[in-house]
Amino acid sequence: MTVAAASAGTPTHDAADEPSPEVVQLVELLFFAYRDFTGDADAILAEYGYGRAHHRVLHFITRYPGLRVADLLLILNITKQSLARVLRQLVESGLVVQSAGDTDRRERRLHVTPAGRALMRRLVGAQVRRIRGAVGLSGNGAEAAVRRFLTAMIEPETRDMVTTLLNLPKLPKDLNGELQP
Amino acid sequence: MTVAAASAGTPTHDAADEPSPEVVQLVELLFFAYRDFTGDADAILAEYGYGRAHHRVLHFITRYPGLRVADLLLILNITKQSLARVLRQLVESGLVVQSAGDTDRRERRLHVTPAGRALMRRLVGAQVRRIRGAVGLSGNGAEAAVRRFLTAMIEPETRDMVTTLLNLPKLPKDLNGELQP
DNA sequence: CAAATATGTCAATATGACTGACGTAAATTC
DNA sequence: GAATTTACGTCAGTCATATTGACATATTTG
Repeated sequence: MTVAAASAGTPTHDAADEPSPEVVQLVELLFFAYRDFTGDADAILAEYGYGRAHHRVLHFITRYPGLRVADLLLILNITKQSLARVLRQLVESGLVVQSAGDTDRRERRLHVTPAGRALMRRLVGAQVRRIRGAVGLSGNGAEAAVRRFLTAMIEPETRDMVTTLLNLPKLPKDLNGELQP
Repeated sequence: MTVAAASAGTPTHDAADEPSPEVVQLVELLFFAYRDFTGDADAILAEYGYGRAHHRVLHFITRYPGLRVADLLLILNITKQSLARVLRQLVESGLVVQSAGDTDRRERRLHVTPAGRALMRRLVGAQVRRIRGAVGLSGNGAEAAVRRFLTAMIEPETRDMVTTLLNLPKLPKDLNGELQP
């Protein structure tokens, strides 16, 4: 039904890739929804002189206390040089503390401070408000459908890592070994 | 942690903003899903030496031929200086052409060239593949639910603009208040 | 004609990402 | 115990995308 509506003028190659209006709508909705979703946090972060990168780092350290630098690099998919500046700022402003690992003292286990938790509360508060409102507007069963959709949008190669990450309170072993004593 | 405090039954401040594990999962799924979604296009764009900004501009000019610069600024929510560089590159590479408006010759109506359409076909092809795959994995009725959710995630003030633009059904106004602070 | 509008442009700056190379401390292996 | 690997940091340079502010130009409108 949807593919049949493919445009009149352009030469078709692979019909499976031909855009239907419905799917193009989803592309655009994703753009606008994500733009406004991140906008919530951006506005708060701007008060502190932080950016989106600080938010991501703070988020995952809050969510997985004792995280190591290498874990963050894997999760965020960035280079250590990119992470370094952001992490240093967070440590210098007292939002994050580092401590040597128990068994391996080369590791820097990362933890948020009460000040970091306070900022995270504001940030997650805004995000939660928007998401809960949207779920409320989406009708019955929408939350489960959205969860499945977003999960399926993740690159298959990393999907298992992510789903494991989100289901467990701590990072899984196959990421980098045990996290917590 | 705040989650523990909330599930313990004693809301510390505003219970409506207290993060539940389910909603935090959605926050993280949005991050990973959007990252991989844009990754598809980023890889193609890199071949041409373009970035995500070029994609967005090309996308909306393709979708709405004859778009003006001012329209793009409203849609993308960026400054004209930011747009200028990207747009100039697209025009210089022959992906986009400008022409004076019919009634108002100050306007520059924007159109994609066949070369621009060719690039867009590749970009949208990758996006459509991922979205169709995800919709297929999400079960019956998921697409409609996702569409409503993403629409509801958009800032209420601009939601009508977007739904009009995308030719989508508008959400009921009386429920919009749930998104307000 | 004056004012408002649509757009462009010059200049300076910030953020967040990259590559490549090198350093250091601690753990592991030979 | 020396050599290697690992975890992490840092210096230096680059790039893409965004910002603000000021000014220019053409065109429409009052």
